[in-house]
Amino acid sequence: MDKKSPIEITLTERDDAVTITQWVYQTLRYAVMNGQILPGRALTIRELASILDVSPMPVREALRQLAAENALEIQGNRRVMVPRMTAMKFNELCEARIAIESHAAARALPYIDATRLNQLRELDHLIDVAQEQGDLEQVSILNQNFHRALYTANPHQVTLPLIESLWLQLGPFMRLATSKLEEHYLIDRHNEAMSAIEKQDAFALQLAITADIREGIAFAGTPELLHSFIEQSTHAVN
Amino acid sequence: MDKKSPIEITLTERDDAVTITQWVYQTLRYAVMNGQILPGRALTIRELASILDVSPMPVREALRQLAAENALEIQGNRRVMVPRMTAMKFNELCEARIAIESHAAARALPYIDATRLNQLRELDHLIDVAQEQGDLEQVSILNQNFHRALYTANPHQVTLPLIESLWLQLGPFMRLATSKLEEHYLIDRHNEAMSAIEKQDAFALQLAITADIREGIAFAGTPELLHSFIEQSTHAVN
DNA sequence: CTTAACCCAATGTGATCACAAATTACCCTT
DNA sequence: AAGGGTAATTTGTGATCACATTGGGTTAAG
Repeated sequence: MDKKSPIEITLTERDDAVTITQWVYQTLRYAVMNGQILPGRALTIRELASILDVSPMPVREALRQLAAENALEIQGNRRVMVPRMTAMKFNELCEARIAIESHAAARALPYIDATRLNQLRELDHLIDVAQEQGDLEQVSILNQNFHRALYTANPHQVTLPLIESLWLQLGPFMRLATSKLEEHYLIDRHNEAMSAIEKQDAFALQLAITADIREGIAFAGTPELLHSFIEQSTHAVN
Repeated sequence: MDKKSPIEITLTERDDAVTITQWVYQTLRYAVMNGQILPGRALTIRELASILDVSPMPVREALRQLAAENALEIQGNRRVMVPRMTAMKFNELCEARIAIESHAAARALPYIDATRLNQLRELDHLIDVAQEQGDLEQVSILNQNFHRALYTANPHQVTLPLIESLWLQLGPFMRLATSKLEEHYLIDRHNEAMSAIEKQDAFALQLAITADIREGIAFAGTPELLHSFIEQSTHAVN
């Protein structure tokens, strides 16, 4: 059972209010997002079921759902794995994020009220605190919450699921980028975003979001990091 | 078993080379896309399984996959239905289509070679033929193929799954729009798109795609059609 | 006639089983 | 020792079963 590279998955406590399938889904999603499962590593239903100590049934459903969200890839042999990354694909994902998220931000702008603005301010403050403490994982989580809070201001919002899908696909490889993030000082684009919101300036908001995304992955654009993607992908060949 | 409004689903022949789950998925996807299942109509696994003459198991997996693609909605009571539509949501979906598809088109532009261009020309011609014959369903299918062929020219493409998700959500309500389409003469925006491709003019291509999408749904923007959405949605109240 | 409580049918969830396809392991041949 | 072919194991798929929960429908009380 351990001939392949072992899989270490952080197990959260199972809440009885949630179905087993949902718990498995969240657990696997977190594992994928944080790169706990190597890209290219073949996953089997029964192996995951044994690791998570559940029957194969919930694992089947969770895997299918994650595959539908492009977090996992179903090979022709109906085997499942985390998709490998290439430099070009990484670039496409980033550009897609910029296109969709700046659109979502502009669409949310008219709906942002004082309450929402305060919420964004608080998140921005928490990010600053976490950044000073060097808690990069917390920074990453709070940054996602900031973007989510911005886009969901639009009550008729339809793009968040698409955006989350992109986050999921980038997730495993963003860790490499953010791990170098402490070396650089990051300009706080969130402040620019919020002053744009106050002025109801959609274009300035889009520029701020674009800059925020681009800087967050800028370090990943350096040759050495791109190379490490390829290496990590081809390292676990089949 | 027939207290609710009956469901008529077009059944295609089951191919043995394809798993039952995949066949169920394709069948249900087609049914949703073509409005064969009324929005708001509660779906049960066993009912669909009996209609499709399969065991509940493949239906479960197909439903979960469609829900992950936002083609279906899982209510709190863990019941499944086609999401209801509102005028605002419809508008958001259209604007999202424009933002993402024009981006995908611009990203695909550098990769379009002579072969691909000929393929697009042929599809454009077929659309003209179908339009003259008044075969609106065929026009709709070919139009999708045209867009797909354009975006998939980019070998590192990552947005097509997102775009297809939007098509799925708009699908049930586009029929209303296209049913009125014969009354108007449609300017062929595909020709504009292809001349933009020949000139490698990304901005002109984006404009053409935007116009194509906007005109395809323009009739849906008229008050009476928007009203029919709401009516169709609230008509089958639970 | 309205409303609330109770009961039964129906549903989703999850486990187990059966089977065919595919991968792996082993052994024989060259 | 290496390559190919066969056998055994593993795996995904799909069916069936059991159970807790939900929803609907009936009945009785106000």
